[in-house]
Amino acid sequence: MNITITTPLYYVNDKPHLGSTYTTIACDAYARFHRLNGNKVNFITGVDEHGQKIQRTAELKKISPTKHCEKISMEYKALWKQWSISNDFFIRTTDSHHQTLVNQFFERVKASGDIKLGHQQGWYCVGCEEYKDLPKDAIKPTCSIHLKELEWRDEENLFFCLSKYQKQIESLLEREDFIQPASRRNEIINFVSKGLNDFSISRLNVEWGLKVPGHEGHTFYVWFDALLGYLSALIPDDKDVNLSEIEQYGWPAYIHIIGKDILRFHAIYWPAMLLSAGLELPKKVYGHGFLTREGQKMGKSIGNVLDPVFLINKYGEDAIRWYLLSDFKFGQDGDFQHKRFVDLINNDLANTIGNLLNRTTTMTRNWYEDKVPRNNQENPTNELKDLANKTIPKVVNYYNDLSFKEACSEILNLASTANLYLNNIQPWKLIKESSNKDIVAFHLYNVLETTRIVGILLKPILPNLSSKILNQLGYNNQAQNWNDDLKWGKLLPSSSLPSPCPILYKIED
RNA sequence: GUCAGUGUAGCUCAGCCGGUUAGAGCACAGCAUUCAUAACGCUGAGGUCGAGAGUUCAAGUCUCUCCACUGACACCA
Repeated sequence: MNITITTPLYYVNDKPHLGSTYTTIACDAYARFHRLNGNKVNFITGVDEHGQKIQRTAELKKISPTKHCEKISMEYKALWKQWSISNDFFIRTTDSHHQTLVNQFFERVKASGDIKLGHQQGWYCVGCEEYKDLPKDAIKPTCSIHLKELEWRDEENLFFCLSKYQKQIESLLEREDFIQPASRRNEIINFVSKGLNDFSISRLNVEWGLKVPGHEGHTFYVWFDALLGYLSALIPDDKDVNLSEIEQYGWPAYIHIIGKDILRFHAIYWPAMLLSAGLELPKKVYGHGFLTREGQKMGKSIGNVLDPVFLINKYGEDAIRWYLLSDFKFGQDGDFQHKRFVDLINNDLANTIGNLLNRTTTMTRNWYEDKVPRNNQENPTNELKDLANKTIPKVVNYYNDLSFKEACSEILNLASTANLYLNNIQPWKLIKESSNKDIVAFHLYNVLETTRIVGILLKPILPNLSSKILNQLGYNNQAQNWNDDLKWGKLLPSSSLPSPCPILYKIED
């Protein structure tokens, strides 16, 4: 199965922040999960580089928009690499393919009779890149988001006839799984039920944008341009752009994973545009929650933003990926609390999982010549095997539903149970009688194997830590498709165990 | 203002169709222990389940009212 997963195309107005990192990490985990299940994944991320806001930012910095975009885009690319993001595509809306595709798309929409010339007037926020619904005689209105004065504008724009698609969008929203989580679906249904208005897709006098063919002075509105990036991303560099071939490259998207703030664009405007252009609709749109910090909204004005570069340099990808995915329910908002972050990393990763690996391999190495022991028992009861076999399908289902928190909790439970198993069996006592060597081998094999399964199950969310675990278990022959790796008993007796070293050091502060 | 949602131990949250003494993880206190990353394990303390009323043999769990917070929309700026 061909699975196309997208992050939003991040706006390069400023350097990457933790919110976009959160989205991207989640998409990465999801993409890895589907690859491990044997699917062909197209994991798309990228950047949105056009618009007046960027033009103005560049002017302020006294550099060209091109230079500005180049710089920020490279920061994104570098950051994703640092975080082990496994994206297959990185689209920039300044890529030449993209302009061609936008033109083709525009022609299709025009041919459907969905483009009309209109007049847009109203109070405009450059920050939001949108008109605010305010009365004409408002005095010095400001944008509630950007806290900046709005500009009065009256200009000729091209409009997309969204209202034509009222019925089709309504029936799309009847599909229960199109918008997730369900709570946000209701909001969108509510919004649509009040009637959809046509929206403008071009701007006058914005230099930094894609030119609208046949309309001198018009550039495409950034949203129209940016959403189409999901399509142009899929087209290989060495192929000509041809929208009618887009389906052979992986369209429609299996899922768009986005922040809740841009749900409307993805769940209403975007499907309508695709309908107009005669293209398939994405299967699902998931609007995840926002991150706050110590109970406060993160913002530049408060000066409490968490910088992803700082975080990864100080704590490493495993720690942050684990915290973000294991402690926050994906659909809901999450509060980043430093103390909790430190506690959870130390407990879950260092103590529960790390120490399990460490104590088990140490015992095994000491008593069985640095090798995985042979399990000589005939058909003994094995509670760890039973639990592992119950845990695996649960975790797989949770991953499939983007329920990362629940998946993490199941994995952790398996590791804890293995720790408990050791405490109950007390192999360090049994081994004192040489006649117990076989039975101890059996127990240790069970724990090693459980630890291996923990390592395999962690692959989507913690690719780095997972491979450290598996290496220490001497398990180096992993398959691309994890179904085989998830079967009990894959750890081969006699494979040698390297001398252990902590897979993760505790956080001190 | 309209419509949703949330409100359960210090913190983050589970609690399905109502049913014995309300759960988990973390934090905290004590015990035990050495195979291990001062890790693991055990025990304990900690909640009138936002408030009030109602339905019921029985209510975090259903109904109503109110309070607080969050979101969408509207209004106002």
